Amino acid sequence: MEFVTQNTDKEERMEYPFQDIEKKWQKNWNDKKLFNTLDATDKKKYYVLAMFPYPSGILHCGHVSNYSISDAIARLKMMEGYNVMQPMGFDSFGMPAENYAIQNNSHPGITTEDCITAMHKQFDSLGFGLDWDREVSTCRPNYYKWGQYLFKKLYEKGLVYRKTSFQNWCESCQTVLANEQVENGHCWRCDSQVTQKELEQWYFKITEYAEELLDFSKMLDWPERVITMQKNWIGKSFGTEINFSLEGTGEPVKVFTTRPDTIFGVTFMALPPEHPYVQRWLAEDPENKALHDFCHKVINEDKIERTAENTTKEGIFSGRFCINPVNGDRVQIWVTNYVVMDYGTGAVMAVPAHDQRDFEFAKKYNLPIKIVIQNKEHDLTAETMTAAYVEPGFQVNSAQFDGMENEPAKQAITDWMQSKGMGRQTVTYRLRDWGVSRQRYWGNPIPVIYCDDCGIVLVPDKDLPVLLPSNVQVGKTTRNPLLSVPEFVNTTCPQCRKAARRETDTMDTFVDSSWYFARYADPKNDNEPFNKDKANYWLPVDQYIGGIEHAVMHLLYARFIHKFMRDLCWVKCDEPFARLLTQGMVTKDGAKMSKSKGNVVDPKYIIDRFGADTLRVFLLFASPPEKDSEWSDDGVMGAFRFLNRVWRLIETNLDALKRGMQLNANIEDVSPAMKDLLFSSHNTTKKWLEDSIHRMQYNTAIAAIMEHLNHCVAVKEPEALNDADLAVYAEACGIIPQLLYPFAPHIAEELWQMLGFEGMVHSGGLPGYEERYLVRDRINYVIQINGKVRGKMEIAPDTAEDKIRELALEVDNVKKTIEGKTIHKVIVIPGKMVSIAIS
RNA sequence: GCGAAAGUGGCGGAAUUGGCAGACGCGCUGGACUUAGGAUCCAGUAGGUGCAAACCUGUAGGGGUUCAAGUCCCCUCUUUCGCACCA
Repeated sequence: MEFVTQNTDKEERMEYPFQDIEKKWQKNWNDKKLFNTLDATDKKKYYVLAMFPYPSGILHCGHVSNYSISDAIARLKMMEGYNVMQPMGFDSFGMPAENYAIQNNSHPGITTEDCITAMHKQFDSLGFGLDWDREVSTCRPNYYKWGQYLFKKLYEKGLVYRKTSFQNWCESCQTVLANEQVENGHCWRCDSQVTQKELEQWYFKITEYAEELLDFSKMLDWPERVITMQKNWIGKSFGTEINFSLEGTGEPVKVFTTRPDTIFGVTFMALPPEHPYVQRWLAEDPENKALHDFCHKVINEDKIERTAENTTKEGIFSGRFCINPVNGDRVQIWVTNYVVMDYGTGAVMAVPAHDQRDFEFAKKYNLPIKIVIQNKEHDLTAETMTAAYVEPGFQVNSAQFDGMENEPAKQAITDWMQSKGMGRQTVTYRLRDWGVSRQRYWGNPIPVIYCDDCGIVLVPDKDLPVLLPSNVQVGKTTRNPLLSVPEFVNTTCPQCRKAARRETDTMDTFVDSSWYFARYADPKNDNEPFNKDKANYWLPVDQYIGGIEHAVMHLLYARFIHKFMRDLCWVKCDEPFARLLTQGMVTKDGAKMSKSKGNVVDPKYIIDRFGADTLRVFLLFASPPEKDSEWSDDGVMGAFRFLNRVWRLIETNLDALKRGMQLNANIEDVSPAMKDLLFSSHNTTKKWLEDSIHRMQYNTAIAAIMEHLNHCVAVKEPEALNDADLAVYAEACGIIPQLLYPFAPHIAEELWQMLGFEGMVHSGGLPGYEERYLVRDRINYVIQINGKVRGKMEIAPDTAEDKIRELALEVDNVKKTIEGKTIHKVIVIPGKMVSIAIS
């Protein structure tokens, strides 16, 4: 179903005037600078941040959903009296802008600014409480200057280095990708196949922080899922480094193993073709064609393909041997495709009896299998095994360790080797350093100059930022675009003044987004990245909100850079994001909205026809924030009907309500029906507080308002109520604007004003409830017999337990059911139920 | 393969601590009002049997603990996500 465009006949349709209301309050908030937050260091702060968008030009429903959540939180915190900051900006460097510019023969700088303007307008039309005075856009020189400064600081602290190696290469994006940015062998952004290419590039030593990045204790509330993903990614494993030595030269060959207990079972050594020793043997032995061919083949194989699990293990005997330090065994060295150079020490001691990969390899090439861990039955034999034995067992063929259980033997053997200088206990991580060079134009230039005499020279602070030139012919070449700008490339060496060249790679855009949350604290600072006091007032972000797709990449990089900034004493806290909410995406027809699937809903359409409040209520009501939610045109109508019902309730009864608010209810005079409504007011408020503030489950908070609204609407002819009843009624309707405010702020402000309350809704504080109104005269008890509901009764709350038991057995249907049966047990759950067990 | 999360009406979802399963919304059915609307109001809506009272079945499937299980335990299946020759 498609919505027809603008309906002008509002009166007749009895729709509330959402357009006027939304425009009015957006202007009002703006005029009052309600969301332009001051750095009021004497006030308790609350920093709400939703991940900033890439300026694609249109906000889609996923964005709206995301920012509706953060705005709800921000407004709730405003009601609570916090000094709330909710900034917004744009992650505006990156490939899409560059590609778009190539296609349309324009310039990414221009298209990006146009997109930002367009999106800014859309943000305004949604009425989010954003502090635009703090806007940050990563492609603007006043921002990226400090990214370059940060790069220099990292370099000065020895956390940046250059390395040539095989890199993940995306042909379609024409650039290198970090390991985190490769998903199942495909590019995280464009999904095309990733290949390997040898390149020299810049790395950040994120591995220096690996240990600290594993400490999640400073996170108050991070989803376990995200923590697990990061832990897996960092991949810490404890083990032992063992020094084998090359036969002949005696040079060390270090291996890393998590199974030192199997050291006596080593029957060969496995090295990757990239291993320096292998490379040396190739050079020394140009005649060994078989070895050359094999190494050449494996090195040029796709790395992703090569490390896939189902790839067959292959190898070739190198002709060399090494010596096992524990027993002097002479061990063949094989060059294989299943060992990778960049994990551990890049060398594996192969124990076919107790490692499945080694087992398969040994079977294929007829290498010996030596059992050193026996099972309980002691019936393992090398001849009869069909798979490696990896279960716990007892040491055999292991010299003085024979008979020990293998688990304690790990430590014993490691200790013994350590004392003999054969090895040492060590820790290895799966995490690799972060490759940050990108061979693209639309990114932050790396502030480095290459001088023939002086080598790598950093651009001096006074020359920052290295401005990204605008006269670049994008898309004219497959080479790095900045290479084609001579006036950019050619410069003079800051040290010796001779001609020199600039670095033409730009930084990964994840660098830009790794510190923006701190820049929001002081976005206009031209003298430093940000003022420390301001940053320390605002940081950490109290509530961060974003998609699960950033669980590893962005969130790990940002934590790393934040810790680095802490080590520079720029910030004090250890973690940038105290609480994290990973919101679900908005799907349509069960799939993520995307242009290619043709299932995109343009929020503008909904806002024009039903209003921003309706859209926000719909999105928040659809499901809990962290779950995906399915778009539904009918659901939007439901939200719209709800707001119309609220509007009608208050507008049509406005006189009575205003009168009722002046009255004091004497509880004695309130009729039973109105006592129920009084209960609803306080009970709803209680549930609303619990759901919205404590549980952050806005769908049920909204459901509670709807339920309460149904109770209010059920009151007919309120103007005819007596004073006590009218006072109760006025209170019941009067709390609705506050309850609605975080989710539908425009209509909430309008109703608040209509009802004659002072100031704006948030200044009224959080709504409160009184326990005394939650006490009921009569309580509903359910009577269960053998677990089935067989009766109900209404009794006074202070009824004694014996009496309750007695009454329950008197209920008609209960009497009938227990007739002629033996009662074993009667359990009373105070305030709830009576449970009877019969035979 | 390893790890994690999830599975509830026609649909989105609720049930917060083991205590009336299906709140709330959508959709649907019937009715009212009509200036015929994507409006409003009333009633109904898990499935089944029944005139009704009421009864039976039911939270992926199977077992268990308990007076009481969507919730706790064991097994199986399915889906989603993450990791995956990591030594």
